[in-house]
Amino acid sequence: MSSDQLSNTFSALADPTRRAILAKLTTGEKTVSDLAEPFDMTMPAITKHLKVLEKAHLIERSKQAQYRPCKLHPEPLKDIDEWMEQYRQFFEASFDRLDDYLQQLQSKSEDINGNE
Amino acid sequence: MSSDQLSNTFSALADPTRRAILAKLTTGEKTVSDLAEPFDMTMPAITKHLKVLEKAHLIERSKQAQYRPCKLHPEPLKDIDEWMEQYRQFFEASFDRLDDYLQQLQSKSEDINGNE
DNA sequence: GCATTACTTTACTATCAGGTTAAATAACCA
DNA sequence: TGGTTATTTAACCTGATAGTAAAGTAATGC
Repeated sequence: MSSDQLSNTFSALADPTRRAILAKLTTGEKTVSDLAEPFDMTMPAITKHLKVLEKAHLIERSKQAQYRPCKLHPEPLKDIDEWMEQYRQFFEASFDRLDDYLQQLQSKSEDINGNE
Repeated sequence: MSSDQLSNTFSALADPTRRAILAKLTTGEKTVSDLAEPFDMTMPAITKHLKVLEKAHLIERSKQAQYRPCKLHPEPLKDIDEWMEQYRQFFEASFDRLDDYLQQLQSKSEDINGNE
């Protein structure tokens, strides 16, 4: 179940360790040890997290000597951003405020001009 | 583990049934039966999904006679949108194209001027 | 060739997630 | 009061997740 791409992406992001890994990758390619360094966790745990991120296509891996560097592959985040679009009108404060503002203007001009 | 708010929100969204429930709530308050209707799933399963959404503060519930209507509470989506901000530069096509364009300009000027 | 470094795989454990059926609760309505 | 409708709770099953320790692989470099 929940094997669709969007579910996979959300699921991969639902873990603070994995989000921290992605954040670290915004500064460029990193080795597994680089990524593991801040966490109080064994290497196999990190390997697993990387597998989850890879399966969700949020990272790409390569080989350089004995290293297997990771780099950010942000496209799935774009899909989330697009999914979010349908909700943006419900949570965007600036939009709400603009809307309120426009409605205020509207009612003021009605007061002044006596429009219907 | 992963008890932080953002993880909770991502986790709640990592299920197509729950995303469909949220989508349906964009058109207004709905009863549990309304929400359950499109799914090939028993009521207890829906109750559980609603509990997950409620725990993630993505919905709010009330009481009206024997109904317990649900309404969208989109604020946590705003948090995701804000989290996304740090990645937007990596996936926004317009930015990428601008970046490509600047790099092209750069390499052209290198060709012409013989810069290192 | 052999130790070291950098990982991954395997096997195992514990907990959580998503579903079920059956029973419980709670408000309406005749 | 007692039946019907709406929803939840309880108990259970199954499979996935997140971690571990220990062994395996693979490239580097003396």
